[in-house]
Amino acid sequence: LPTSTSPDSAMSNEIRLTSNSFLVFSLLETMGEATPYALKNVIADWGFWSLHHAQIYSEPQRLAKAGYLSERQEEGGRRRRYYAITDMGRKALKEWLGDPSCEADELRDLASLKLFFGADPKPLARVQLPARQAKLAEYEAQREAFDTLSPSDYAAIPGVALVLDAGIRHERVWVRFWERLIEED
Amino acid sequence: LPTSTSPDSAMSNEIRLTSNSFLVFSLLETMGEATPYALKNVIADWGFWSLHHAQIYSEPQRLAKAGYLSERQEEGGRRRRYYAITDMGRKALKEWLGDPSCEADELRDLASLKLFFGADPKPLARVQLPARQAKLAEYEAQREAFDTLSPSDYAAIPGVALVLDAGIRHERVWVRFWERLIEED
DNA sequence: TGAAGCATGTAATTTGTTACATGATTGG
DNA sequence: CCAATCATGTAACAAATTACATGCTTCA
Repeated sequence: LPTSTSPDSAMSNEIRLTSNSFLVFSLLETMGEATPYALKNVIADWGFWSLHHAQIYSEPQRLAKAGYLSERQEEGGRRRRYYAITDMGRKALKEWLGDPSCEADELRDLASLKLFFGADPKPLARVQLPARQAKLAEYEAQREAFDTLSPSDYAAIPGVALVLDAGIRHERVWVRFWERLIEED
Repeated sequence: LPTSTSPDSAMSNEIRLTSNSFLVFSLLETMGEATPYALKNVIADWGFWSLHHAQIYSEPQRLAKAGYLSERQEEGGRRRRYYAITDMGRKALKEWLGDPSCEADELRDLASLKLFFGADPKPLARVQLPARQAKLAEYEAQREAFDTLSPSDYAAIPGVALVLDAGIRHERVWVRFWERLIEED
C-alpha cells in the first residue's frame, strides 16, 4: 500500500536568500508590518545600498510564498499588500547576521575603469568630484542627524553610525583622489 | 512597384553596450586578437573588476554578432574562437572613454550591511580584516610591479597606476575600520 | 474637474550566475 | 598511458533593469 500522500501543498518551495532578502527581513524586523512602498522610502534615504523599484515589489512576494514573510492584502481601495516577518524569516535573519563570513567587495567604480583604460583624467575628475562631494556631504549630514536621534528610532543602532563613518571615509578618499587629478598639470 | 529588398541580411541588430562590453573592447584594443580565455586571464589578475567565466564567452559573441568585433574560429583542434575589435567597436570605445559622465558607485559592502543591521562587530572584523589586508598587499605588490614595467607592456598606461592607488587607499580605509572594531572594548 | 504627480503594481527583456559537459595537455 | 588539471564552451536558472499600465490625491 502507498504511504499517505506527501503534503506538498505546503507553500514553501526552497528559495535562495540573497542580500536583498536579508535587507527586507531587517527592515521588516524593525518596522513591523509594512508595504513595499514604505520599504522603498526607507532604503531611498540611505545612499549606500539600493534596491530597484520592481524588486521591492517582487522580493517580498517571493519571500512570502516561501514562508519567510506573512502577507495581507487590503480588501478595498488600492488593495495594498502588507508584509511582516515570520519566525522562519527571523531565524534566517539571525543566522545571516551571526555569520561573519562574507565576500569583500571589489572597487568596481566605472569612472576609474575608464581611467584605467586611458580616459583623460581631467574631464572625468570635473564630473566625479562634485558628485563625490555631494555624497560626502550627505553622509555627514546623516551622521549628524544620527547623533541627535532618540534611541527609540528604528535606525538608532550602533551599526548605523559605524557604516556612516565608513562611508564618509571612503568618500573622502574619492574626493581627494579626484581633487588631485584636477590640480595636476 | 516595391523598392529593392531592404538588406536586413546585415549582422547588426542594435544591442546595448554595457560596462562589460567596454571592458572587452579595451582589452582587445591593447591585446589585438584574443580568445575569451586570454581575456579571462588578464582580468583575473586585477582584483578591482571581474567578469564571470560564462560571460567572458558570451559577451564577445554578442558583440561580434552586432559588428563590434570580428570573429575567427580555428578549423581543427579545439576550434578556438579569436576575436578582434573592429572600427565600429573602436569608435564606440572612443566615445565611451571620452564621455566623463558616469554614476558614482555605492558602497554596497555586505559586511557593513550586516553591521548596519546590528550584527556583532568583532566576529565580522576578525574575518574581514585579514581579507582586506590581503587585498591591500596585493594592490601594493601590483603597484610596485607596475613601476618596474617596460612602457611597452600592455598595462603600462598612466591610468593603471592611478586606479591602483585608488584601490590602495580604499583598502587602507577598510583595514583601519576593521582594526578599530577589533581593538575596541 | 482635470492635470500633475504620487503610489502601486506587472510584463518583457537583458544580465549575471551556477551547474554541467567535454576536449586537450602534461607530468608522473 | 592515465589522472589531474587546464581550456573551452553551453544550458538552465535567478536576478536586475526597463518599460508599461493604471488607480488614487491634491491642488490649481
